[in-house]
Amino acid sequence: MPQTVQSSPCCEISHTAAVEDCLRTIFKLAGRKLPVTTSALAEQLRVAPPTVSAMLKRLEAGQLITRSAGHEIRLTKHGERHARGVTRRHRLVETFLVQVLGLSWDEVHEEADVLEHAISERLEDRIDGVLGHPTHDPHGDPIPPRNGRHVESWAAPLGGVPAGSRFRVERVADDDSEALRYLAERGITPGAVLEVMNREPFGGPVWVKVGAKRHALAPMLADVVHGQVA
Amino acid sequence: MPQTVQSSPCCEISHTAAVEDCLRTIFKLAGRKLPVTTSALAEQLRVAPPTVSAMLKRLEAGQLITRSAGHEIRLTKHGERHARGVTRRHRLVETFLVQVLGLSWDEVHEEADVLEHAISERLEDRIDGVLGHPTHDPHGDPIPPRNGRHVESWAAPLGGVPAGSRFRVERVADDDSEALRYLAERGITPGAVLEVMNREPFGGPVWVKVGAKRHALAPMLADVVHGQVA
DNA sequence: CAGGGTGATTAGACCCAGCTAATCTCTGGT
DNA sequence: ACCAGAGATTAGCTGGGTCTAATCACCCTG
Repeated sequence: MPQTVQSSPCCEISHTAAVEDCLRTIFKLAGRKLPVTTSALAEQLRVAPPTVSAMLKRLEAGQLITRSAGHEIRLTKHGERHARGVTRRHRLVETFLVQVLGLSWDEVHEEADVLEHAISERLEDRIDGVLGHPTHDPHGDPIPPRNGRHVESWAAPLGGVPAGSRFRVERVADDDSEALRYLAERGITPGAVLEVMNREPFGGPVWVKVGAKRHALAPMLADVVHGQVA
Repeated sequence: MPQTVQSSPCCEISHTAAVEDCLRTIFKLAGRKLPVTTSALAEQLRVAPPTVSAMLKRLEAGQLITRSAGHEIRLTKHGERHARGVTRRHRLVETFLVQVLGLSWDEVHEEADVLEHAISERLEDRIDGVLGHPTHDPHGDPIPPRNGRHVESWAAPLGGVPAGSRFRVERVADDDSEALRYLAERGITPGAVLEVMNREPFGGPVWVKVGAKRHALAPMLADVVHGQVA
């Protein structure tokens, strides 16, 4: 049997790494209000669609998701609890790797992808304690509390902000290492305040000013940076 | 496929957690000069003997072990390199968990058993650096260097020391949490110096003095404590 | 030398997790 | 109304890792 990763005294499905990955990804897509489909999951998880089909069947059998008639995928209470747990560990680990081990924010995602399945509850608590119970990870993603309410709010993307606004960066999607490095080099990290100059037409870049410097951000980049007009 | 844990550009076998566990255990038994047999491995790994048989076949096919006529199991150069790597990560993680996350020495073994398969080379180096390149883990086990010579020396067990000696604890086998807790409560940890009083006959306890206090150690315990007559 | 016992392996089964190729289903356009 | 195409699923395969039950091999004893 592929090693079970968490011993949870709740439902009849073994919580392998693959299962946890899938739950976290469903949670992530749903949190961004993106459609949760087989193909979207397959792409995110970098596996073929049939692999996801099989996994979803297991998750459904294990009462972790439901699929209504319109094949809409939703986490059950149980499923969401687990997904939040995995997400919590993922983000705690990311924070830990940056703050304690000095990795850079573009390196931590893939490490956390593995470690999130390997840390026990005890360790999760220790890490949380050592970090002083952080509320956000280095990308600005909120860390779900062990118990209690959690909202996965994504503020507006930089791409849609009118020219002339001041924009406060809250959150940067952590999917792409290259992008993160590029953005960090230009000072675009959570907490930074930008001036949005103008957007070139025909899918052109967005001009922003960070401090004294101006940068032309590709639309793809402008869409991963989220925050509030300040 | 059960997730491959390390991408190693060397041989034709996938380095899954089970493979790494097996290699580390062979290394451990060999290091203690114990016979490396299918049944010994099965016991250590807590799996059934046929599972080990199948694993050994794969390891042999992957050139990680050899089996001579007398079914003597030996690590190849490659195999030993990997085994040392896993052992290094295991012991680094144990040290890290104690020194940085404040776990106690009896808690870290099982955590490290999982984490050793989940940390990348980059992380291994960071941990090593943060700890200041430690040479021994909390149980006194030497941490194999990334490159270079390594000896897995086990000094004499306390059980065999003549009465009246002063005994300096170097190393305590980390297999049994209960035992570790018991010993630590009595001040018997690496670096401690004991006075060996006498041994009761008929498999009775060994009397030792730690500081001002006397303790009667069961033979089983006396055998996991290793060190030098001082 | 025969028998018994121990330790290792083989046989046969199961589950998870991945793949490709084929099929099914549904929706939209002409 | 039909057909094309997209997306999902099924079918069928591979392989790791686990188990139990049965068998094999070998050694020691009587």
